Amino acid sequence: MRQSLSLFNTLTRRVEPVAPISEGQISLYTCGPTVYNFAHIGNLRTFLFQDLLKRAFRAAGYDVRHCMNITDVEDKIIRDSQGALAAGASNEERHAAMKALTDRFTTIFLEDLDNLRIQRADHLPKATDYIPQMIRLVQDLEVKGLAYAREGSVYYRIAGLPQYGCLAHLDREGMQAGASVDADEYERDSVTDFVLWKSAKPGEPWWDSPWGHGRPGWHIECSAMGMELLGDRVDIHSGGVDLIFPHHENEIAQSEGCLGHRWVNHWVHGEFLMVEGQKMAKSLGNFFTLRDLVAKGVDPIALRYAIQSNHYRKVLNFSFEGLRAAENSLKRIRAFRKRMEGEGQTGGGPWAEALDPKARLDQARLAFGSALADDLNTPEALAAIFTLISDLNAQDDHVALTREERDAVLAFLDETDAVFAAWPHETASLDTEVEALIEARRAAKGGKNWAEADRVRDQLKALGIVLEDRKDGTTGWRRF
RNA sequence: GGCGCCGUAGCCAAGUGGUAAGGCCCGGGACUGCAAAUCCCGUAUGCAUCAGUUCGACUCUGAUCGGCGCCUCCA
Repeated sequence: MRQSLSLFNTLTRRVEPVAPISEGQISLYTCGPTVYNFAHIGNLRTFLFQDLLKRAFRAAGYDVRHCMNITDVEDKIIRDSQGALAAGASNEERHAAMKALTDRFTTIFLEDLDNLRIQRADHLPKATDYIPQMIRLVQDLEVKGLAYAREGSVYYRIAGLPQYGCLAHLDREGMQAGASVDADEYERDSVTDFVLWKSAKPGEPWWDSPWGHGRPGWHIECSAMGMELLGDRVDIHSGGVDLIFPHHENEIAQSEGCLGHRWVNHWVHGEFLMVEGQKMAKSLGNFFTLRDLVAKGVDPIALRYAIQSNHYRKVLNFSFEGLRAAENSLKRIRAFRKRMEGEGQTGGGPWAEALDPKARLDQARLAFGSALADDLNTPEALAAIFTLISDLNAQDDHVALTREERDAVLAFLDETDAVFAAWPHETASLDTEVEALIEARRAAKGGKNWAEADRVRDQLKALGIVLEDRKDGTTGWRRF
């Protein structure tokens, strides 16, 4: 049973159903990191949004093919990697220095993704592995009259593509007014033409090309890798809002100029993140990487939840207060999961407001799915979970849910966790040591030795375990 | 100058032309040896302001105030 999902499409600026090109399949291209430094939480918000996007489609029954590029050749990478080299260093040495930097930060980036439970893309192409494809694409654009060479560089002639500006909704005059002169540039026919291939300057690593020594431009790699790995027609392409212009606009120009038809159907963009009400900036001291937060004792999954409990198209104001709220919200969901994993208490008796747990569950499942299907409305999806928790907690207090009903609830929690990845089933069993402590406390309580009982409870708390005494005399526990 | 977004309770945040989801925090109560968890009750006659359209607007229109983004590298 596959559910149709709708997403805001930047091309049309409307929420539209995503109609897969291939039945039951979604091809997804997401712009990945430029690996020259640590990712900050703003970057990570975008990757979390894309993870949500992918998980939502998978949960809805689609087979998603996801490609995320790793940009490992770019001006800042060159700037940060070549400093230690002598002026006379060989091209091989320059490439090696660049690779050392990008390998290091690629590894770190992937670790960050793992810590945030962001699923790996099916394809993680490095730009430097696709130089021949990029060169061919530029050549193709040259043949079609959409590109021209100047002094070893190649530029895209945007005057040759009528739809240029369709994504950012800019007209040529608007662009001219805002265009600034890049001192780095050579002679272009129009100031708004952008570079496809950059000729190498002294001290820069280079590849051989029909135009001489050089490297790919900033935008060509996504077009080349996207078309190579996902094909001539792609369902969804996403990134942060800042990529709408010029990056994605230029990708459209490159790919559609080459293909002669629509390349991507749905363009989806995630909003920015602010910190404590201000734009994140190193100078303001509010610039955080995931590592910075972990060093402050923040659980990456709390960050994940805090970010995903807000709508992806709204500016998110990151704050430590918000993080605390996220942690407490997660506790409620996890405590409920733990309650459902255990057995119901006896002695409730009839209850006038009793409901049918199965029907209530179906209602929650429907609400959850509908919310996500409506432009990834995560706040509403979470509300569906919380209202279910409230209702079933009350129910279970009065009329204990059966084992079968509890298992059905757990299955639903698994389904929702497949999207949010924040309240997984805890497979860890109690260590014998912990079991012994709980038994010791039980004995102390039996002898009304409250001091000893409290001491043992504190000891378990230090191990990250909270106890919950039940009416029937047994003791439950959970991690916090 | 051009294009666009946002302003809902202490904080976060959904939402609809027909009378304000959810989470966190806070207060009262129940349960408990004490806790924890849970439950019950309470917490915006009002959704920036002012006009207008309408039987009816937080939801549509206009204006105003305030915050933000893009037009240049940036998630």
